[in-house]
Amino acid sequence: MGYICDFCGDQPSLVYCRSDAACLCLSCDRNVHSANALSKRHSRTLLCERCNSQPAFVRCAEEKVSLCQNCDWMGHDASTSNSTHKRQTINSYSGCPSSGELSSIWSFFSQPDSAGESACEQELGLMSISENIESTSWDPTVNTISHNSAVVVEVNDDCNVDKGSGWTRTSIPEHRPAPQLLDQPAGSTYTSLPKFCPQTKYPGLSEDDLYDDFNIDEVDLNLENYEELFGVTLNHSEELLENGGIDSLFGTKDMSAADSTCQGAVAAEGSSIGLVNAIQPACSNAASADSVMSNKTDSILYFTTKHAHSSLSFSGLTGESSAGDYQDCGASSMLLMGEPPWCPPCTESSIPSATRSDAVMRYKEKKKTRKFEKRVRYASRKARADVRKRVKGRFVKAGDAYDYDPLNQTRSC
DNA sequence: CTATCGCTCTAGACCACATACATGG
DNA sequence: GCCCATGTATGTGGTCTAGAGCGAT
Repeated sequence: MGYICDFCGDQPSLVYCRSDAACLCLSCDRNVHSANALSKRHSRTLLCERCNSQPAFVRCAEEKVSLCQNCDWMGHDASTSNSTHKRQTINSYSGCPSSGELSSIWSFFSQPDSAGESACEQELGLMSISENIESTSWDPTVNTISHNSAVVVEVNDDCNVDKGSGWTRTSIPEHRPAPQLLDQPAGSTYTSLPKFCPQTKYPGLSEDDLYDDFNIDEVDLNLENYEELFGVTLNHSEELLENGGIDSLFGTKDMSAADSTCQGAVAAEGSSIGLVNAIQPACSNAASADSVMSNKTDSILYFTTKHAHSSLSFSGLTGESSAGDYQDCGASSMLLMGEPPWCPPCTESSIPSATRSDAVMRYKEKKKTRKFEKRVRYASRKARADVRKRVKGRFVKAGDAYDYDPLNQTRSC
């Protein structure tokens, strides 16, 4: 991974696709991610120019390099003179924006060597991947640019939709005044957060839609100023944890009580879920608290900050994780499931029980798939496994009878 | 209080085979 | 040191299963 495009193996890689765990050149990125609606939703960002293996999340204006969180921390540690370097957060995107469109969101982005790209594109042109994309505001094919490396919130919000180009860019709230951040380039400014205000409804947008398409997995925990962000000190949170553990955080494991936290969350809860709350669809997940409370195996929440060298952990997590570990881990289910403190009084009776139970089921299903998410080391092997025929889940020899074909969902016997 | 039953949940095994890696000439 | 051929180890996902855990009786 790194340096050379994982797909064509020819061109230098430029972007990183977290979903595929692959480094791709621009043309391969476009071709691969235009293959189908699902791949279009993959969130990509620039590749770290230092380690060439992690997605970049910040651009150092002084050094003119894109850096992943790890390399940023290493290179801009407070103990070094580089700590004053001005850095600019790098947006991520989905869909199939052209290099020109990418240039529009990354002011520093320049089109790669055109000759090389065209050569690659010519080669890939034989793949007959359709690029006829009709983009509608809620069509999964719509291109999306999101901020902070990855929260893809496809919301038909006037302030965020670039109607002209067919791809959209969405920003999540900038809670932390990122140190030394440059002004965002035109078109990629931190527009007001999508205003997930209580009860806000988007035209033609159901809560389920919001819930389903909210790419909650890929929220990067980038907490540099957690006190400001959460409005509570970490010490306080730790104290709560020590005194009452997870139960004290949420008051009770009882569902009804959990719902009540919708309005009056304890301070630590508010702090721990603050980041996500800001991007949670308004009161869309009555199931969230339910899922949290019914979760037998405590989910893990781990925050760490490079400045305070503090950590907040649940469930006895050791806290030995390296920066790279949590950089890539996404948000834990616990973190993501908390009921928003700003959530308006959502009484049980206000939600149809059928809808609620349905939402609970869907949520648990999603949580289940997320919980054991592992990092795929070899995308090629994954790709192969994804299309391999099986019998009762086991791979079968090519040509043998199978009972499951991932491609056709058919059975030969 | 202990034993048993039924249910749910989870970790690990299993499979084929492309590919990464190690070794020797 | 470099290249090539050969052999071995690894990793990939869906399903199944054994066993642990839990509540009810």
